[in-house]
Amino acid sequence: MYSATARYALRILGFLAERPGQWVQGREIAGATGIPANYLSKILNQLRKKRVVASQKGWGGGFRLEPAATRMPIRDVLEVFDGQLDTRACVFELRDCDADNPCPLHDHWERVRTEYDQMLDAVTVGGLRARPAR
Amino acid sequence: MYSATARYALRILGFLAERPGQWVQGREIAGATGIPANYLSKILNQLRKKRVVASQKGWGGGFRLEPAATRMPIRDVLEVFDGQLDTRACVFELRDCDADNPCPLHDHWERVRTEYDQMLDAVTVGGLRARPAR
DNA sequence: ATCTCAATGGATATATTCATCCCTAGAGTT
DNA sequence: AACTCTAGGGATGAATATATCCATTGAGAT
Repeated sequence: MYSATARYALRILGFLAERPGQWVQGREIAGATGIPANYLSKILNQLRKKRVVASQKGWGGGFRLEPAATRMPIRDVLEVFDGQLDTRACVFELRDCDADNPCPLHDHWERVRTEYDQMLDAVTVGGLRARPAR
Repeated sequence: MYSATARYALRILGFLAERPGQWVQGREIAGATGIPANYLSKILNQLRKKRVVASQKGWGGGFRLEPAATRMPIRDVLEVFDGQLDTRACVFELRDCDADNPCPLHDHWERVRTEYDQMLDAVTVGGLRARPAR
């Protein structure tokens, strides 16, 4: 449904969401999230290119959420790493699997998909903070 | 949520479910399902070891569903390839993420998981036949 | 017995994902 | 200007998943 990398990204953003406006070093994020530091930098770099985070080099630098990204649904984040999330695709990979001509899993899968889609749209990056805002 | 190999397995079983009691050659299954013949044989071999299918060598041989497997929930099939399906795991990989101490995605994910689990238990191998029984 | 057919199984190849290494660029400090 | 700090980026490595190849085994046909 989503890659390990995408899951990493959510963890990172959840951490950053707790420190709004503050530059946090990659090293610290890696330590707190348990994500390998080198790999983390690649992930954050992609998030930067999509304007989900901003970065600052040198002394006192680090990463922080872009304020505008706070209201971004996590769907957009996952798509950065996993591409278009086509959960609509038939599990059997039948060409024309739809309500009229359903594969044996169609109805079940549709229910899964509906809940999943709802999650992707309902949860925003800002909502990923592990602890509720004070 | 599941690997390509597991999805292949479902396709194969769906095809075999339409030909109960009949030996069907790997070559034919590969042709019908679009799965690479060599890879297909590996998949069927694993299914055989788990008594989901039976096989027969030589002239007139092939594969067929084990009659008893007809009532097997597809959960068992997917687990052959993907191991224990721990959808219960927290997306954030927090150690103690539960109803009392939920991560930001907990409730949403729980709904997805519930529907998914239901699918795994409700659909049986016999139920995978692409066309309804006559 | 011999032949042919089709699954079995081991070895190998390819692709993708995940992770590491190390050098460079840019920002603040002194 | 020299130094230190931290992100950026290219190249490489490791692990896993997917796919292919080929020799062997066992079964029926003759």
